Amino acid sequence: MKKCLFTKEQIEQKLREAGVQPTMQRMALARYILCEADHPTAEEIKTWADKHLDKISQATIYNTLNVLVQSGLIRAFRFSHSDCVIYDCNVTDHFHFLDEKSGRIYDLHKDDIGVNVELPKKFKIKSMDLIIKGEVKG
Amino acid sequence: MKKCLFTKEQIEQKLREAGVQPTMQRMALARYILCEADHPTAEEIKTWADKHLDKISQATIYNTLNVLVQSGLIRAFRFSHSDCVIYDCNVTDHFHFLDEKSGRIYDLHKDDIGVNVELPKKFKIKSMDLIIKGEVKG
DNA sequence: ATATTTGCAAAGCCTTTGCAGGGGA
DNA sequence: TCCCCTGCAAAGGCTTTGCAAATAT
Repeated sequence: MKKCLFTKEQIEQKLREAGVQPTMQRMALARYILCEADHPTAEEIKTWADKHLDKISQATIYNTLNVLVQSGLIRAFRFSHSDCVIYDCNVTDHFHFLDEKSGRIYDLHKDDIGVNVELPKKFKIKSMDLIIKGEVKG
Repeated sequence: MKKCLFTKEQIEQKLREAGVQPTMQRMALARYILCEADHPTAEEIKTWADKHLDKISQATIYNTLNVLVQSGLIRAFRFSHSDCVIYDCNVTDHFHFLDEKSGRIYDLHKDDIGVNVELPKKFKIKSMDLIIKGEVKG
């Protein structure tokens, strides 16, 4: 499922709106994550960048990812099963399904899942991370 | 809330039953995690061990924790907010509440939470990790 | 006697940081 | 001009590993 939702100009504008100076590296990585990648790790992003960009350092990858996360354009999280951070272009409230065979991560829309939490009143809920693990047939 | 559920003899038997040779270090750490600690990190376990045990190396801590996890006596997981692994003496199905102020983790019993997942049939669910983040008043 | 386990130190992985050079506003 | 960004290399945090000495069965 290719996403390819945004033109370069739209990416540039998104960066500006987020208060991030739209440098070449940032636009390229943002576009990759928002339009092409599927829950990539920093390593996958570096691999892609080495293939498609002129030259970019590991440090810039990490710096850029942190900038994008802090600006709210993407999200970062890590799963128990993995040592590294995974970046997600979906910044809406949603959950994840991990196919333990392939390692692939699927987004789950909140509407597909009913979570009813009943806790003593002193627990004030701000957010939830739900990761469902299993297998995808077919 | 002190737990202190098991005598040394019981810990030893648990290790044996799990197929783990009950050495001094393993018994001590297992007892600490099962009876005293509250979702400790490896670092906290090391700190405790340095205070209460004769001498134990970092490597033995990690090796022992891995042995205990693999034998099923404890569980390991990591939260998105933290860089390190957290060990849990509760090996039953349950969820977690993270108090973002204090960093403390509370166990949530499955009965307190209703999770209804409706997914296409090709998704075979094996397990779920649910982490609720928020704040605990009082 | 033989197989495990421990301790030490060194290495590993992923990520961050310091600093000098370069590019955009 | 001036500030921010990039790249390099080195360091950082957490965890694992190799190997010899110690321990358990």
